[in-house]
Amino acid sequence: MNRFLSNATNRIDAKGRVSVPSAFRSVLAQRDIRELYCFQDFMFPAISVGGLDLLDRFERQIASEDVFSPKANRMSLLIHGGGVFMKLDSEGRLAVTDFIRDFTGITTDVTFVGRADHFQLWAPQTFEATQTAAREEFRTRGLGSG
Amino acid sequence: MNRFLSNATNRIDAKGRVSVPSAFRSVLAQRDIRELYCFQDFMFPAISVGGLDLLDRFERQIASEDVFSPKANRMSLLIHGGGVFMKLDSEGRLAVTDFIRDFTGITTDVTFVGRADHFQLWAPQTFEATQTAAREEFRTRGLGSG
DNA sequence: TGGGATACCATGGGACCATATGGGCGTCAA
DNA sequence: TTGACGCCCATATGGTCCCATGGTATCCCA
Repeated sequence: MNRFLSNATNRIDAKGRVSVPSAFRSVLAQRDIRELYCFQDFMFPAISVGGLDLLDRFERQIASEDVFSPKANRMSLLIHGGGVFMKLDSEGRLAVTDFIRDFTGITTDVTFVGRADHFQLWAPQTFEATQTAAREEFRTRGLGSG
Repeated sequence: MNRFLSNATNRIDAKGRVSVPSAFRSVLAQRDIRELYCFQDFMFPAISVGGLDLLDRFERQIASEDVFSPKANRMSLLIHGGGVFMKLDSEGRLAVTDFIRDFTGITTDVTFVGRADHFQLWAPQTFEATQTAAREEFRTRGLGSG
């Protein structure tokens, strides 16, 4: 499969590392993504992780705006100022830095959440609560309506 | 028959596997579904299982929304974050992971429920109770109400 | 029509392998 | 010099593949 799908929770070890789920790693390999672009998600308290194509897309979005527009400035502040590059170690783990911890509330465990063309890092309880709320929303209002 | 119909309850073995009913397997074969897309149902505490066409349908729905909209984000959280791909083993069994157990309450037995173009995994007691309640609902209010 | 053979299916378990996780050690930079 | 990070190896758990068993329905032939 070539999309990031499903969710899984892994433990952070004593060195502050966490294994990226095998399924996600093989998607990364398939897309030939070696350097990870990570940024603080716009919508949720989660870190979004993807390839350079993600950053490219955002930059094209900015380029389509007026350079001096507030919107373009806000976007750049988020995707550049709120983004970092990361690499996996030889075992497919990534370091959970304060950049990640502070924004997500992650402490001992990380929930990896597939989002098709990227995946996200969540604090387990936060993901649980947010997904449940989203489901409740859909259950009452349905997929199609507002 | 080319639709998923009826229900059946099978036992989970010591390794956490359960046989998919033969009738369902032949529908899968008939529809040439080899990789199963499973997601946490929006309506019931059940896992819905179908082919990639299911996921495609959902993704088209998302694509019709603004990429940055809260609604598109919530949908993706459910469809991508709440979905997995699974494969049957050579005997037509699937592994009942925590992803499935936690959401459905399944412990020792699984009830397979046909839903025409997909089927569902339920905890037997939950299915029993929900189906009974639905039947009661129809008897008193009919099909047409809410 | 009855009884045995047969095919299919749910279930069980052994062996093997991938993966998540833990920890040691060297290197480089603050 | 110490701490962060890279690379190496060890290990247990859990998942996958393969083969075995028992039960049941079906079929076929006497």
